[in-house]
Amino acid sequence: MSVRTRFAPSPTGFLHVGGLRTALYNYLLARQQFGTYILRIEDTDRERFVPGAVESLLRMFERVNLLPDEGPRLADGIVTQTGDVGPYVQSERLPIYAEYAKQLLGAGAAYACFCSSERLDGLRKQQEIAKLSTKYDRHCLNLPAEEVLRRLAVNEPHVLRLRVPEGETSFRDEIRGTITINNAEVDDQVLMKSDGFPTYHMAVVVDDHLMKITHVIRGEEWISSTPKHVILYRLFGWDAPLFAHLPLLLNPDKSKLSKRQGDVAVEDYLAKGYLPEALVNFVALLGFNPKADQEIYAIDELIELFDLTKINKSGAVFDQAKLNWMNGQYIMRKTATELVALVRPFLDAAGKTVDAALLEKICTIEKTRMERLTDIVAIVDAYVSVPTFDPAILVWKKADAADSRANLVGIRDHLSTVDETVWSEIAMVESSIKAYIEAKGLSNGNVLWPTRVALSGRAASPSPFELAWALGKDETMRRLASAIVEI
RNA sequence: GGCCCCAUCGUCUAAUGGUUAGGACACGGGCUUUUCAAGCCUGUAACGGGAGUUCGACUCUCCCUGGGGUCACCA
Repeated sequence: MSVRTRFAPSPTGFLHVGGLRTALYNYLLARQQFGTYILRIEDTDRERFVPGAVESLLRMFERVNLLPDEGPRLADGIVTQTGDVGPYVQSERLPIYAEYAKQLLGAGAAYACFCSSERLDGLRKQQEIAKLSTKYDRHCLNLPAEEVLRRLAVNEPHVLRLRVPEGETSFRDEIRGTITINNAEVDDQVLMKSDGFPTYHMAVVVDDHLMKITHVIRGEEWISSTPKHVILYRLFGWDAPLFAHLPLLLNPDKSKLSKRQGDVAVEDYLAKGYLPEALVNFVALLGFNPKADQEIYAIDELIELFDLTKINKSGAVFDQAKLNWMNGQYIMRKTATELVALVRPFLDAAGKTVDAALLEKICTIEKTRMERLTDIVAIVDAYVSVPTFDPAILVWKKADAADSRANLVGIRDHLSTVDETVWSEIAMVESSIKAYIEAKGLSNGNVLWPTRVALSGRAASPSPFELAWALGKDETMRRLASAIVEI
């Protein structure tokens, strides 16, 4: 049997980083086993309907390179669906759920409930006060059959509830082992709502079965409702898929990762200048680690090394500092040309125009200093226009103003005689300057420090060789001259 | 509160009865060096507690404690 996994989000309009990890693990397993990775939209709550949510979700999957094999996809901006077991949007599957609901009803495995939400609320309150577990009291299960038929006949609003059988339910979780719960703890869950829509519990079981899902990989928050699903599989006479409940992603205070304590949407991270690959790499390692001593993994390595049984059981704090480091690693590994393309949208958004050739040079010499793509916005300023700075920083700690000034004059005079072709390579600029220093019997610090500051306007920056190379001869001479006046 | 899940450095984790408890981020020191970054070397830092089982427990069992999740006509 070939592996079929699925990611089944509700279309809230954004992709949570926890959802990204869930989708990723589903994807990894499917790829590794040469199986199929499916996307299904769980939009059975009409009150939560967000227009355009599926489109933006798909666009996000496109950016993180996790597009599904089956399910909704974007073609020229229009949502279409591919696959043999569709539709993949639950709101388009209503007749299917109705049919299976009828089957359950006929078998006595489910029953109609006419209770008002007021009565249910009251019941819950009473149970809370009495410190009992809050469960439906089966009031409508005891209604006379004739009465039920009569009320159904006049279309009285009602829901369909699962009649939880006596006994115990246990299931094997690939990550945690066997989990058992007494059915007495399981509520007579609503399966079909009064508006004719199924609840999650009904839809997920019917769809996973019909879509031949072999592995249900989802968040830990679903563990407590899994017994309901297992009971349903049994009532339908179906084999349940394998379950794997992923540990939660946590805030620094160990609570469930929430918007309140920082960004949770993948979109937010991309907007802040994190690379999709870095985010995927980072999130992959939250709860799982393929090798003991490696941090950076290409997607193909993750596919190869992924192992459900190696996933951790305890929740993982989402550590921004480590994400920053990882993102920096990915930025460093980009070529300057790649980086230019990645960084461009951020410059555009900031309203900054930079010459393409100059930007590529800036990326070349600054990429080891960048943690996020947005860093480029501040970096670029010093190259595009002559920065203003306190002339005092032109003076090296081991020298004085007069010495620094003399060395600036010296280097300016030297460079003015140097042919412009020297500026074609960093190494050539470097050897020219170093040769000058040596010929004059000067020391590196006395010359290099003021030169570097004159070119960058910063106490900390790339080397003067790199700066001169990036700036070009004209601008280099201009900045040196200006610094000589200032000091 | 009931039920369920979980428990190694501050954080992400390795270890599957025998290790000086390893790696990574962060933090500190050093090397390199004109500065910063990168890189390299290095330091501080963990098995929640108590009983067992065993020649021997981070590893197995139980209890306690702590943390988390879940208790909707939301997913």
